Amino acid sequence: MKPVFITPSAQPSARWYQAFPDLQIIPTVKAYLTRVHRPGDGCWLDISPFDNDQAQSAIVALAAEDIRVMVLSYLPSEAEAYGMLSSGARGYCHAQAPPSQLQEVATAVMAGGYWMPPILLQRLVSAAIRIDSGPPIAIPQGFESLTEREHQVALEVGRGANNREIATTLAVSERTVKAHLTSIFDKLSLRDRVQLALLVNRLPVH
Amino acid sequence: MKPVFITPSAQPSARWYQAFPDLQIIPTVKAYLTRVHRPGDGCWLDISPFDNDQAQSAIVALAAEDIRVMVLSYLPSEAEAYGMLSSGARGYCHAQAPPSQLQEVATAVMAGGYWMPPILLQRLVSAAIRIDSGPPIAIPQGFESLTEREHQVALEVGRGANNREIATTLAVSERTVKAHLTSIFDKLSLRDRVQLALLVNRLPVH
DNA sequence: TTCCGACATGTACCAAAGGGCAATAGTGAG
DNA sequence: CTCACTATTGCCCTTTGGTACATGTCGGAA
Repeated sequence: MKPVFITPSAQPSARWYQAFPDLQIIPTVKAYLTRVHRPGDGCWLDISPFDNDQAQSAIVALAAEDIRVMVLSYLPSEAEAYGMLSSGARGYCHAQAPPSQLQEVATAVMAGGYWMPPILLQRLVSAAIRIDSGPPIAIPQGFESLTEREHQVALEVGRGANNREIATTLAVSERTVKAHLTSIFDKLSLRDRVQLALLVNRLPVH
Repeated sequence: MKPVFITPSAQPSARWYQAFPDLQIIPTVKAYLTRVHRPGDGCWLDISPFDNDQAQSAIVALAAEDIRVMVLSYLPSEAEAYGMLSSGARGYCHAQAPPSQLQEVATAVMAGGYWMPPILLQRLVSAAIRIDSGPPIAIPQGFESLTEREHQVALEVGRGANNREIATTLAVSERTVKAHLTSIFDKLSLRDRVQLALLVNRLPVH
């Protein structure tokens, strides 16, 4: 699949062509969305013609279609990066980044990952740590009290499996799965599998 | 280059082998570091034998050699993820993640990117940007097709509420809640409330 | 050997979830 | 005004989920 760049510029950067000789230019987001595209596709978005709000709207619209958006900025900044990423962008880099870096970004993002300048990620993480360090996170107490089998069942529930599927996966009867679940609910003081699924994924429950 | 897993376990997860049939096992970090390795190499680190500090020291030691560390945790948590990433890890995922996800992580990281569960990145960005504050629910793909009421029901399910509770919260009958749920499942192609709960929280479903 | 915990299952039973059918109502576009 | 969509709810039925009570195996600790 050809790399797609959404940019109004008739004369796109030479670096882009160096990175992706077969790239395709689309002038607007609207044109891109009316064109053939599928969930999981990736696209580059040149945000230079937009202000911050317009850019974020564009990303949201693309992300809604499950398009992986890689943002190209001519004036990258930390604040801008956070804005773009929080709107759903998966990549953020300088529009004039070296071709090899552009290729890196594309590879990482198309593999399901994210890409941002390393320094940014570092700052992001340390910021989050500062913010997070105060309030103690509700840690799933007692998870280690589960037996191996119960642990396996819990993980399956955390992925959305129903009893029949778990039984098949673990090669036991549905009755056995139920027994493990009852034991898990008891040990972790949970009400039902929905709460378990959330807990397994470290999410707050009601 | 063969994928390297640093783990003391003599019987590593079958999923790892499914993802990387030619993987290599190294029992300790020390053994890895005395072995041939080059800057830019990647390695998987099973942190189950370590406590938090030991794990971070190990990552720092590896990162100092410019090794790209991908952390495998059997009990992933937000706090742990931040700790590992801030120590220099480039990837962080569940040790029992599906093989396809492990491959994704490897591809993203070896391309110079980072990989962490989408929900984490989202929260990370939110935290940094200080938009966080409580229920930061911007909704994933497909949710725009939901009506306002369906949206409310979906959010409640995402917090682990059962039908009775949702009915009380929204001041309608349980039957109405069920009707909304049926409509939601239909629109989003979901099977049951567990899958909905996961989707609302941007987690992968089965 | 005996006792215990983890694991596995069966029969029942009750509760919750999910859905088909149908009716009533409000709202906004054409 | 009519049509489409949404919201709400009742009746009723099926499928799942979750528990209670019991039985049986197996391996390790006392």
